[in-house]
Amino acid sequence: METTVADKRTTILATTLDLIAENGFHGTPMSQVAKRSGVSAGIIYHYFESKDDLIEALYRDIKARWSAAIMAGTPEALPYPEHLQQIWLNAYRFYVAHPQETVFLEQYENSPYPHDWSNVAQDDNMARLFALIQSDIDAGYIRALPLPVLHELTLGVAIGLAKHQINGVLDLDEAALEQTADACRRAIERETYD
Amino acid sequence: METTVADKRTTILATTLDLIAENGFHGTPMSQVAKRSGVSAGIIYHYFESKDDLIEALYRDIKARWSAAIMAGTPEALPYPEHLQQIWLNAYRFYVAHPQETVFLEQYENSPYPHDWSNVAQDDNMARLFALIQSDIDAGYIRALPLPVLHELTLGVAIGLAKHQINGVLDLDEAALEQTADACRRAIERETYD
Amino acid sequence: METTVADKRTTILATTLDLIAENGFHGTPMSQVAKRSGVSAGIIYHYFESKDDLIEALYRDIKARWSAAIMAGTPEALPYPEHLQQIWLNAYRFYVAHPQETVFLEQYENSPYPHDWSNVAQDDNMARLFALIQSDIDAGYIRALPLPVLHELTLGVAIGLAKHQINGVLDLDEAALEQTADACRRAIERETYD
Amino acid sequence: METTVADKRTTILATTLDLIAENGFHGTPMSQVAKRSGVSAGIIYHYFESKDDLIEALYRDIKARWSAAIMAGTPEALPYPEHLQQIWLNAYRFYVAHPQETVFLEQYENSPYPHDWSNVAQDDNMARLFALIQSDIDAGYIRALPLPVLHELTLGVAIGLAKHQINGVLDLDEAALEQTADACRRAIERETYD
DNA sequence: TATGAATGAGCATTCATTCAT
DNA sequence: GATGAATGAATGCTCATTCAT
Repeated sequence: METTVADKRTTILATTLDLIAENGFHGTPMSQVAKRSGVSAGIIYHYFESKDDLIEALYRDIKARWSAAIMAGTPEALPYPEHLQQIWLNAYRFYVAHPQETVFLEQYENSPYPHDWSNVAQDDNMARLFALIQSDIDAGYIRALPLPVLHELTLGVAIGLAKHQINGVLDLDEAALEQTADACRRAIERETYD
Repeated sequence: METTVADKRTTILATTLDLIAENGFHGTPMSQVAKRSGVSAGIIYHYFESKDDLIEALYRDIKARWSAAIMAGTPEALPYPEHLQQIWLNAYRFYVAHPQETVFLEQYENSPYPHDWSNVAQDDNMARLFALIQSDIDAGYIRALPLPVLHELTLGVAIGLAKHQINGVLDLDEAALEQTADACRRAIERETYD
Repeated sequence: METTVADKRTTILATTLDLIAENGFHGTPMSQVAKRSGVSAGIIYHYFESKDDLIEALYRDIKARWSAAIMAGTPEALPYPEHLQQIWLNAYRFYVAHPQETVFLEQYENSPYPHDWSNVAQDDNMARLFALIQSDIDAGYIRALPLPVLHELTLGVAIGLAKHQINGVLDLDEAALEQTADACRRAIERETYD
Repeated sequence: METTVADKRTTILATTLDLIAENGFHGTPMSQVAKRSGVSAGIIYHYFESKDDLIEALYRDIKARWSAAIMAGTPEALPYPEHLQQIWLNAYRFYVAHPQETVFLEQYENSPYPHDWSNVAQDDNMARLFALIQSDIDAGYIRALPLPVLHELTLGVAIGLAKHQINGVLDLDEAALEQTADACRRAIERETYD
């Protein structure tokens, strides 16, 4: 059974993730990506224009898997605040279940690499998320705060906690997790007597 | 008037911060640090053992200035919840007023550099912060959540927002800021009817 | 209508000339020759043993077209000095009308490529040229100088001028051209009162 | 006795000339230049910005030595046509005595490298040459042909012949040489009965 | 202290050539 | 004949670090 083209590209991406999560962008030479992928150094350049292009492709790939994960289970079908709770838990669980992806994302987004956000904005799952948030604002459930603020108070907290968990300095059980998700909800929720 | 030793060391650190904030660790060769600092390449190695040591020294330096900044104004003298509010605003304002330091910190803490947390723990201001948090927990003001969780729900949010502000995708006015600080407080606050 | 074998070989040669004239031997990868020729990289190796072989074949091809061009119009039928004048003008006009060929020839002949002169010597048109020169020497029209000297004083001048014309730093009108051809004749002509 | 900085730069240039004359630009890796120069690969980049810069510097260096050589012996002090004769012989002898320089110059000037002619034009010796030519034109000794034409009919012939001599396909004795120089003179000379 | 020339291992990338299909 | 993915050695260049002065 032969390795198909798609497989080879995928293998290279997976290897790159492995290595970067462990050693960082600059601790990951292309030669090592090649060797660990079981391919020649040259062939990487058939699939990716450059090292930067490879990294960017990996970023897009992970981001797409992440957005699919957090919107899994059609949260729109749940009432408020259960859908928020589900999304938050989805995000947290994605991060904890995918430590390499998490480490990569944080490294990438805090690096001085020029980021191209256009792809993120075009993602269907992100569009669903934004629509849901907006409807919750319109319904008066959550405060009319700027999107980045809402993000930091919820998913931003999730990734921060996940990083601690990955580093082994934190271990939340199911109850603590729900309590924390709840804390995030409370942070953005419109108070009834407001 | 000669540049003193302390000045030269300080100059090197400042230059390094400039360059790393703009170009990242690996976009910042020692030769460039030397040239922009107005010193020779060799002399840097009198003050710092290696590039890694220089970066770590810079990290400690910034972290110390950060902890001093967030605990400025003796927040212990204020009652709950004002002291929390003040610390949160101090942190946020430090980040926004020091974008290079913020960018550096995030890059460093998300890099695969081996971090040595011992110094952070020994910082006096951090000790004061921890003590204050603990007393608020003991007094029943805030929830008995793990420290990393409390951190993410408060200062973690502050730096996340500051990064958005630095990137120009967010501009919080004073009212929005206090509202956000308030949201953080609510997230960790024990509900009275609990 | 299919592209025949001859056409494909010819297309590859033409493309190679295009690219080398513009970018030089080493600025012309085989992959680019393939792409621009509309063929696969592999097939080039059915027609040519190697890149060097391709370049040498191109050289021979151009050289043959060149020798045909300079001996066009059966100059042997003209009396001295008209036949020399015609050959010189033929050469000059070939160079100017074929700038890519000219650039290629000069690049090739001044490169450290191992040249094989045997083919040039076997060319019929060159044989005709040499015979004509020899008869002019025997007839006492031109000086008994070594062939390379006669060449440099005549056709060597033609290509040098053509390169200037190609580069746009010279523009000879018909009169100036004939005057120059005449200067070349004078350089090699036996003086009557000698 | 230490090798001085000037010596090292000069050594690198000389080595580069050696290698390029033998193997061409692309057959001359920087690593080989370094090894043969007895220096590290890196240090070359202290003296030259890039391989291209090294080659261009070598070109300028040779061109300056060439122009000094052809104008040696203050030809202006000699009457017409002796001064032309001297310059022509100077050029020819420079080429024959410096085969590597000759091969390099021809390779460089026929390569697709972007040439910068500004330096050549600013050369003092070239200015002297141009002035001398102009005065000969004004005095009615030589024809008012465009400079490139005069060049091809004289020095262009010299380098062409020198290349044949270097390749061993020609060996002019002193008499033949003067005869050839004379042929060049005749080519550009205004005929007295004109 | 201070300099900056020098080192040399390491890296991203290219490209002639091959070969399974 | 024809394809183009695959190879891997080779290349130009960088940069942390050293050391003679």
